[in-house]
Amino acid sequence: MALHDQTRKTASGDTSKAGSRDSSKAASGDSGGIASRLLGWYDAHHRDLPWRIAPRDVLRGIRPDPYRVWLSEVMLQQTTVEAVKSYFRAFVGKWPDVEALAAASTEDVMKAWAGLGYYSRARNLKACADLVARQGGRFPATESGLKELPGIGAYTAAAIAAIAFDHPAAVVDGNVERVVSRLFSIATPLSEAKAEIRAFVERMVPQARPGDFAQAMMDLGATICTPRRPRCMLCPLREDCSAILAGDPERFPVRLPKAEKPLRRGAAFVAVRADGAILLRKRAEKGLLGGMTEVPTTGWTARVDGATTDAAAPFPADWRPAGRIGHVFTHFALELDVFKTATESAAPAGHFWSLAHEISGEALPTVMKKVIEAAIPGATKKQRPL
DNA sequence: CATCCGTGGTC
DNA sequence: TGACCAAGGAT
Repeated sequence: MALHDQTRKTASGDTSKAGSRDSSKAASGDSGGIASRLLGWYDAHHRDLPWRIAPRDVLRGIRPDPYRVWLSEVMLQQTTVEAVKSYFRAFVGKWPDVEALAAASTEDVMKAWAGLGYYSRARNLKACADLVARQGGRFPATESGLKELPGIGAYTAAAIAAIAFDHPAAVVDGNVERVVSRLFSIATPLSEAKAEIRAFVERMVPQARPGDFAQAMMDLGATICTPRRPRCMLCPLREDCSAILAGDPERFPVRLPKAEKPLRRGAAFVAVRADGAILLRKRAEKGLLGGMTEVPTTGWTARVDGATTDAAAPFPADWRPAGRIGHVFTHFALELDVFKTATESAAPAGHFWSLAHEISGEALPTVMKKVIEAAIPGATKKQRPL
């Protein structure tokens, strides 16, 4: 494609030069200058993160462990840094390398992932570890090789290639989309602007320190060029930014209106034994909360009345109302009426009793922890009050 | 290409 | 306080 077709006016009023990314570094507002300014900012203001090698150490030739880069990038897919930190530490503590993770059971991986969301990531993580371990424990060093692995898409492949293997890959995530759409005042709605944004990033990526450049773009988006109320006065690229010149950085990126979330309802049943054990079952491997553990529930569109409750309970019992919980998923909201009963029955087919001290370690998604907490406060906490 | 897939923090 | 949205991938 012709690069000169992608030129844009910049904040400083000049026009980006057509040509390769290492050309024309002296001109104000050109892509090479942007990378230089960004890296200078990153050296001074980068975040210290458990999976990251500090830029001073990268410059000394220290490379991050591809296993840790991969693990962190998968965890960070659509997930905030703060939410990931404790999970990352727990995972590398339990499974310090890819061979250790490959030796773990999928069930243990799901349990360790519980609460982080998007549970297909955990299943793909384990499948990917198995493949890599079988190939000698080394991750592919190229984007195309990485992208063939389960759970690794365009973004993650580029991120691993750049951060772990120092390849000048174009790393485009939500942060980068926001930064670039503001830098160049891209008015195209985000869903249609992906290719255009990628083309800008490809021009900006420096041959030197591509991994730090990628992380710098993401740090900038996370700490300065934030979705709301960006801190433009602190931005190392404020002189390059077309959106600042236009006066309203928050206008970018342009997003299409979101679909409304329907409300689904259902009932959940918490059967508890005198010793504190709770009746659980495993969900189907695929689909919503795939492979995770749950208490028995009705379908999540069912009317909640006496007839539905009796028919859908795991067994007939003296089910007593124990409150209602709400939970919002990506594409629908859910309200579950919680019922509770005391019983000493054997577990019905497909169900099992989870002992009181084991409940906190089960692969329970957050919605199910809410259900259990509604019926038995403290039951899902690690230190359960007696 | 649209839809499905969680959760918690932010303002 | 509820709407927004985060280091996306699979189908």
